[in-house]
Amino acid sequence: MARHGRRVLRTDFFRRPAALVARELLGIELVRNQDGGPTSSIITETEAYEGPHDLASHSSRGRTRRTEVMFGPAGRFYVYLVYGLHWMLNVTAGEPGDAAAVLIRGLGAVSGPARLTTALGIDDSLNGLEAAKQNGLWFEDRGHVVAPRQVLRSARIGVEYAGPKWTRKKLRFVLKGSVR
DNA sequence: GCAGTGATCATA
DNA sequence: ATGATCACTGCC
Repeated sequence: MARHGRRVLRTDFFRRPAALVARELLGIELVRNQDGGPTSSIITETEAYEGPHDLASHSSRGRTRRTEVMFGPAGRFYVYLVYGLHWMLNVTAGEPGDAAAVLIRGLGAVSGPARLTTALGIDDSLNGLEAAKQNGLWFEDRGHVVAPRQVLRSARIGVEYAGPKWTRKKLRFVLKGSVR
């Protein structure tokens, strides 16, 4: 493999615990290919959502039409609308049935999960698609090394409904220097 | 601090 | 059919 090549992340990358996938997605390029050609940005913020035991995770509310993708194989986009306004981009993690996913919350200059999907033109037409298949949206490892001291861990945003235990869990990962 | 916004899901 | 909820943003 080329040291500075474009390595498209394969499904195996995602078939690991969500917190690990969330950590390792920092520094990875998110590539969007639309009519105007491909653009890419570095991932600077993520959050892990674990399986049904994680009360902040959609999968804790059971298997429904919306959460069906979470219960399936890893490495699929899970895209849903929140507050009737904002698309959220996730990628599924773990083994089938783990029902875990990672929310992509920040990209280079773009801060905020809804502003990110708006900027990239992401909606539910991508829901359920395999990231590794490069269906207009995928992840690439370009060899950008993120050292442990560059990573800030904190509580997840906007999940107070899950109660103190799951609200306080440090499942948010931020690339230092990307947040003001 | 909180309004806007509408799909989703539980309840009936 | 109805009502509560909501992994956010932007404005006050």
